[in-house]
Amino acid sequence: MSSNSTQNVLDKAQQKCVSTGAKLTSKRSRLLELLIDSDKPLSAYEVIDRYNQFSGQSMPPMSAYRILDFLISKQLVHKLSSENKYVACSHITCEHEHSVAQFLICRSCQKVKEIMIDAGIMQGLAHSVEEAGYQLQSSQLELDCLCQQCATH
Amino acid sequence: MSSNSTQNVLDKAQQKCVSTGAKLTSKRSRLLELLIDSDKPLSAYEVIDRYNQFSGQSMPPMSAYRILDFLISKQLVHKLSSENKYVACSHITCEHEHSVAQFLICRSCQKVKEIMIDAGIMQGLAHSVEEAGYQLQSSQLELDCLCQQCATH
DNA sequence: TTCCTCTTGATACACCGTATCATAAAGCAG
DNA sequence: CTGCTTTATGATACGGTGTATCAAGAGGAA
Ligand SMILES: [Zn+2]
Ligand SMILES: [Zn+2]
Ligand SMILES: [Zn+2]
Ligand SMILES: [Zn+2]
Repeated sequence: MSSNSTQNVLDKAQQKCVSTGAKLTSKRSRLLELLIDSDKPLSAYEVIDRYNQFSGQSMPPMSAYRILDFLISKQLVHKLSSENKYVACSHITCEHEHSVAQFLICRSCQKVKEIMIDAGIMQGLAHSVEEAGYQLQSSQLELDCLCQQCATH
Repeated sequence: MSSNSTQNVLDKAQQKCVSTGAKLTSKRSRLLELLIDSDKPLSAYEVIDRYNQFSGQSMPPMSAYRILDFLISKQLVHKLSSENKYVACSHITCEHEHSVAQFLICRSCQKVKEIMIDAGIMQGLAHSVEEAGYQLQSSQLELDCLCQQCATH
């Protein structure tokens, strides 16, 4: 069941897609909705399970992976490569351009927060990497954390 | 075929194990050797394949995972959770205590460098995380990079 | 209509990680 | 040495994950 605000996000996602000539089909929209409404990242198969349960249909894995890849290419969804799970972008309704984000993952409850770490710090990080003879290619960090709620329990 | 320096590292690993009452059995030592001699991280099944090819035996997956877990617990091997691969520690022959390290992973050739990023920068990172209401639990970063060689090609 | 492109379905398969039970080896008391 | 205990390893089997491949449907353009 999608809340009003979820619908707003879906509408905005629809806009972003048409503006780039892409189609947010009903299945794509439904999978995005599942991720938006989830309080934690979902694996591809968890997405499939929820979709099947909701629709009574049976989505083959291949379809889910393709749809997820599509959503990622439109920056509506991010993939957490450390966990091989998917999470809806927190900035779909924002107007600003989406730059690379960092993800704080609670190791206890799996809740994820998408943030943008201060550019100066990321620059320092890149500099440290260069001192070691490497070049930082992506600044999408996935950090092992505790959320506030889990930290106080 | 293990080089002389590989043997030195294995000897040192042996010492570290006995000093904690653990046993670096021949299989454990052999898997560690495979990782030391590899120029890139290996998946568990790659480790198994190489071991089998070398020994003519057939190590079951469970054994490999157990042995890898043992090596990790002794900080002789690190697991790259972003790729689910294993890499030998670069500091086995060092005397200093092993603290949490960061890993630079070349996205082109998969070569990995284990470094320790300046504490000030890591502190800044932790501070940014706290501003978002989370607490950084592990500072083992796995950074998507290009190595010098791949960057110039 | 026909043709083309994009999207989705269906089957099958290879890989990855683990649960479980069984066996072997090593240490140790007597 | 014998027998017991602990640790290390083997063997089987299963469920989860990701992809290759071929097929079918939907939609738009001419
Ligand atoms: Zn985002
Ligand atoms: Zn939490
Ligand atoms: Zn190390
Ligand atoms: Zn490289």
